[in-house]
Amino acid sequence: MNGENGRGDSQVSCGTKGSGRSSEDSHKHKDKHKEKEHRHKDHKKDKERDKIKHSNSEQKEHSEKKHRDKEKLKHSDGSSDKHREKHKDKEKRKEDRNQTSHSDKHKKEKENGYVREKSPAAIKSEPEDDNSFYPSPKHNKTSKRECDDEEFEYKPKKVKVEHDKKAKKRKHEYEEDEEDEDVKHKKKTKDKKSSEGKKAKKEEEEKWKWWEEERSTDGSKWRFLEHKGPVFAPSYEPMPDKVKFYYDGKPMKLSAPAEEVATFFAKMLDHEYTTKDIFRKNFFKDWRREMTSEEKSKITDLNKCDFGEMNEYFKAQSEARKQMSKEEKQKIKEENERLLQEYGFCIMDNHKERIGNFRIEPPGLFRGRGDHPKMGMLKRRIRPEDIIINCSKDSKHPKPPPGTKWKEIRHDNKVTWLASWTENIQGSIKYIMLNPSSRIKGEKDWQKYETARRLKKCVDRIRAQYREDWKSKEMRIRQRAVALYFIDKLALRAGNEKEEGETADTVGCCSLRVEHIKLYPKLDDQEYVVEFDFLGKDSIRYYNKIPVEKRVFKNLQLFLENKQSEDDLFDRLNTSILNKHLQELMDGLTAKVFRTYNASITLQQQLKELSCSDDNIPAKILSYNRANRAVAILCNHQRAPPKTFEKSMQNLQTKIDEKQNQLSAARKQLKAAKADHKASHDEKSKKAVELKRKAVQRIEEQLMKLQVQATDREENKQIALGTSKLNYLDPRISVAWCKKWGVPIEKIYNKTQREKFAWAIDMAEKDYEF
DNA sequence: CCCTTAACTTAGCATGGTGTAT
DNA sequence: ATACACCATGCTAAGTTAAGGG
Repeated sequence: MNGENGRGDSQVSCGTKGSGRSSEDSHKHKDKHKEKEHRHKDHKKDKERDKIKHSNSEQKEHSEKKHRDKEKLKHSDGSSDKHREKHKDKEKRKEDRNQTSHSDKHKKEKENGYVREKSPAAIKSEPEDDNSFYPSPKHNKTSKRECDDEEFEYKPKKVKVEHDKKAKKRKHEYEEDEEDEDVKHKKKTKDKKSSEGKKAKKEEEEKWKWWEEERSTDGSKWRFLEHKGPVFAPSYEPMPDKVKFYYDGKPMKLSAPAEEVATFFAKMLDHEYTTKDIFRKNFFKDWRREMTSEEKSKITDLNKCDFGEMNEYFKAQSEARKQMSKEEKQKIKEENERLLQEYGFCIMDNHKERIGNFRIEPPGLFRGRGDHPKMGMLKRRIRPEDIIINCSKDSKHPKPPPGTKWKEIRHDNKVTWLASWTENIQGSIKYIMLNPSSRIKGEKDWQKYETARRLKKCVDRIRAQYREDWKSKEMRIRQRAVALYFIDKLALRAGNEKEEGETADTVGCCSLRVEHIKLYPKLDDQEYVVEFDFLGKDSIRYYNKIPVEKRVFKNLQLFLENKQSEDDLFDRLNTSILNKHLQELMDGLTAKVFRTYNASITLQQQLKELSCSDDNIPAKILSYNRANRAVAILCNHQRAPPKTFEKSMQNLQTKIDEKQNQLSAARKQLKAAKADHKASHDEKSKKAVELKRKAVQRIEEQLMKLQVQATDREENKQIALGTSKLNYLDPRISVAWCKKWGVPIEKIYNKTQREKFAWAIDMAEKDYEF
């Protein structure tokens, strides 16, 4: 069923990253990413690619007719100033009108293909309502449209029962919450009896199936919210006097504020960050700001600063921490647990929910990723006065630490955060929000996958359209169409514009520059190859060579005309334009939905392809990991090879060799036993043969397991599976797969992941189709 | 509009606890 | 019991997107 919608995996083969420096010249920022370099090992990748590569066939190109209107498409002049071009677009709007016949057609398609006709069935058009996918018993009972079942996997009976139970429970809890909270808390933490009660309640909470409840439709995120506020970073503890800081070779006692900032630097001394010019410059500037005027006049050169002793001190400290006795460690653990119990949860709409990050980020030196212009700047300490608290009016408001106040307390139930503050490096806002296992996050996650599944239903239509748009007379339409093709085929990110000089220079699809692609009319045995080489999110390099359709290729050539290498490839496109267009194609469609969709559909396809019924469990898991890996490659989820990789690989190999020896020994014994049996034909020897046979079998299995493990690890060397598992793969696919093949879910999801995906684990059956 | 910003998701890395082998 | 590898977890940076305001 999904087959026709998938794209024959062509995208899977594309995520390969190439080797190191070859294409570096095209990189403005080449030298700055040394630390990432080691990732770009390719023979490994080639192997990987071969494994999951499939016919990379594009549909046959129709012979491209010469477009007579090429003139129109030409860049007006050498300029690539986006804004100027944009004005031209405005002028062109008249032309757009011509296009309306075009877009009208699309609208109609839209109605037929996906947006159901509203009038006939008198059913509220669900896809237009974002909340529509939530099970609504009424609907499902009366309206039996295919899509309902498909979208909801709805099991009316079960839900009904649960609902009733739920209702009772909710009432119960509600009554409980009516009690004086204060009294309750005290009671619970004090005596044992009530702590049991607490446990019971907790268990109840853990079973809460929010996914079987209806969701609010008015845009509010909650009705009641109570929490204790954030936990602040521990205050600064001055250095012992014996630990000295030296300036120009002479010991110097620093004022507390200056000393604190100095310790941040001292702690990082053996990180290569501290050798970078920008880092040092930024640090020094910010550090001086914390100094007394006296210090400021003395300390004028960072190179004359010696943080060595401080650095040693911290190393000793962490060593001491490791050496702590069990009891001490236990004590710390308990303290952490207490903090978690007190501050790690909130009450949201009658349920106790886990908070994601209840600790405020401690001060320190900012470490951006990649080549960040602000690296080394001081991330200042956050005080209560910086914090905005969000909670219910009728809740017990969190108390600020004695002698302080909050910046503000607000009661905004249109947002999900409990507290926020503005960070001083980028001026962006940081939030305290709930854990992924919470209702509020889970619903959103579920919704994300439902949107992706809706895309599945209309992706053919959308693809047909962008292919059509490659021929448009309008430059902006063509650019949009080619960009969308990349986003779809290569799972590129949208690519917002970024303020230059404020962040690392990274790009996504819409912000690709001329320097990031190379065109090869012919490369080896392939035609129309595009080579991508750019730094994406987190300054992770994306390197890929892929053959594209001729028309795309020609368009790219056109886009490149008269441009400099630092000019935008899609000078008439940005994420806002693209997303507006996507919104018109499907309700809720944005660029990132393609990533979710393609990731999930790829997993499903790969699982189908790779799973083999007579595999044992480890082999099945290997298949799963391979499917997962295909997605990670598609999404370019890389990691630095683990530091201990080589060594642990060696260890594993040793184990394998040992096993092999064991095996041949066991085989010999088996042979001997057989011979023995042949000679004597007695019961005893027969039993011995059986015994030996079993032993051989067991060892074979163990060997197999080890080999599988080795393969898996090798293939995973620089690929991170976690990100896609956590963010892109509809968990119901995995759950269904586990059920189908009898693989315990614990083999696929760890505890945290099971908590996050509880909804999927509960609702997906073995026949679930994404 | 067009730009800014709030809100929320996605991302890789450090680290420290845990489980396993010795 | 100890050492060590591994993995879960926390952390926080860096994206995307929609909405709001000038």
